[in-house]
Amino acid sequence: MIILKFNKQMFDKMQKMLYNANGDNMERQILHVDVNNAFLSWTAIDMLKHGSKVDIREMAAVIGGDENRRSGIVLAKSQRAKMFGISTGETLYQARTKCPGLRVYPMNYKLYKESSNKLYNLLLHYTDKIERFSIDECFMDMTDCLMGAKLLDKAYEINKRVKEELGFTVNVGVAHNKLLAKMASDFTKPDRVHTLFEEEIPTKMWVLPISELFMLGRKTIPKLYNMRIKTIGQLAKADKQLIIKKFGKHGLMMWEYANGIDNSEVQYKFEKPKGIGNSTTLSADISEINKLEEVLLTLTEQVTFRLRRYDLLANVVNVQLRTKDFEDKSHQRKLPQATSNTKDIYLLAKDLLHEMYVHGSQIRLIGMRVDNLIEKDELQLSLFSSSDNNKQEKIDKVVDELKQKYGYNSITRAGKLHLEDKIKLKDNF
DNA sequence: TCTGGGGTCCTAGGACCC
DNA sequence: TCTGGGGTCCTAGGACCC
Repeated sequence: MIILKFNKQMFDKMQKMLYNANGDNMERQILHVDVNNAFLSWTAIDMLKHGSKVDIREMAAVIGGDENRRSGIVLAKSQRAKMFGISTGETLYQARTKCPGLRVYPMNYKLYKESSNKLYNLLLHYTDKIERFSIDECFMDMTDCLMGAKLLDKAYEINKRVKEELGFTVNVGVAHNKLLAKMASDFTKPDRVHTLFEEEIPTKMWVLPISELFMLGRKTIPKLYNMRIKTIGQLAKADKQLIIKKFGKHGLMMWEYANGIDNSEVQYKFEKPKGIGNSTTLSADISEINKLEEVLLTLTEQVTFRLRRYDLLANVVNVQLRTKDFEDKSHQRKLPQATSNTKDIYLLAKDLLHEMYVHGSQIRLIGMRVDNLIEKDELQLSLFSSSDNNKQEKIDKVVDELKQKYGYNSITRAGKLHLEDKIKLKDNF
């Protein structure tokens, strides 16, 4: 047994040496940096900076939505709160039943964005091949910048520097591909460094329940359970073709992930979004279409403002409705021509709203988004582009400039001055 | 008990054309 | 008149992520 293992290691080593000699196929050196309880930690640091006597990381505390706006769910929790059995996504009501003295703090997007940038700037000292996977997670491709140093040592160094210089803790996952690095950073928290190399897959990953595997969600897990697949290891050893037959493309991906296979690159170049949307849960259900139209106009203004800031044009407009019974509906339609005009996009969105809205139904949420975005300069000048379009474009431009200069709410349409539902702009600028 | 908001990618079915 | 199959585009909706 021991001899077999030794031979396997020899074989692996020889293979690696061969790859290195080729230059290509060299093992990639990947880190995944994950901020522990990001929203809560960043809030705690900000409070301490402003003279707070307590560190909410040491208490049962959560960051939560606004219950008055009917969005009262847990968005982040402290370790102490976690010990009470509180989990992300559950209602604040539920959370309070589990922990009566729970402290709840509101969201602060601007602070999160700033804190995220600080982390990113620190990581830039190591490599510029950084993919900002979300506001609190980064992948780093360290392959070309180790200069003989050990990847694991760099991981510990990053973990230490973030703590000392920025005041919050991170988990660092160390591996040879993104999937394994991400799985590793998720092992035990907080403030830890974990490796997940190929030879560690059976002992560190295969023993975990399938719910721990990245990209396996609540709909897929019961289906796998029915196939008697409960651990990542069982999925890894399951018949590949059977999984593909049952789950299609997603099946191939989950089988490969279970086996630790992931050849995707760290996407470190800035990419413009493929779609932009805004949606809002209304503070009370609405069943009058003219009120829905007002909210829709506000949403459209915000979406098209962001669209124009990216110098993008939309080809498709999508409107979403959620009824009080949580039934979701969406309609979308292609625009006759790619545009970023508030007016053109709103008129189509309004049509979609009218064709979808069932008279008298109670609407809880309304959303709109634009998709199939293209660069502004990709638009081929159409024979139909009229002087009216140019005029509308100029109006939007003047409004945008005022908003950039004096703040988003400096200018509003007369039609929605009485709008009760104030919708927050998510981007700060 | 009361369930956010912003994304990406995929699938399935219908329309239309050759 | 009725029949087919394949390709592409469009739309509705679902699954998953943080």
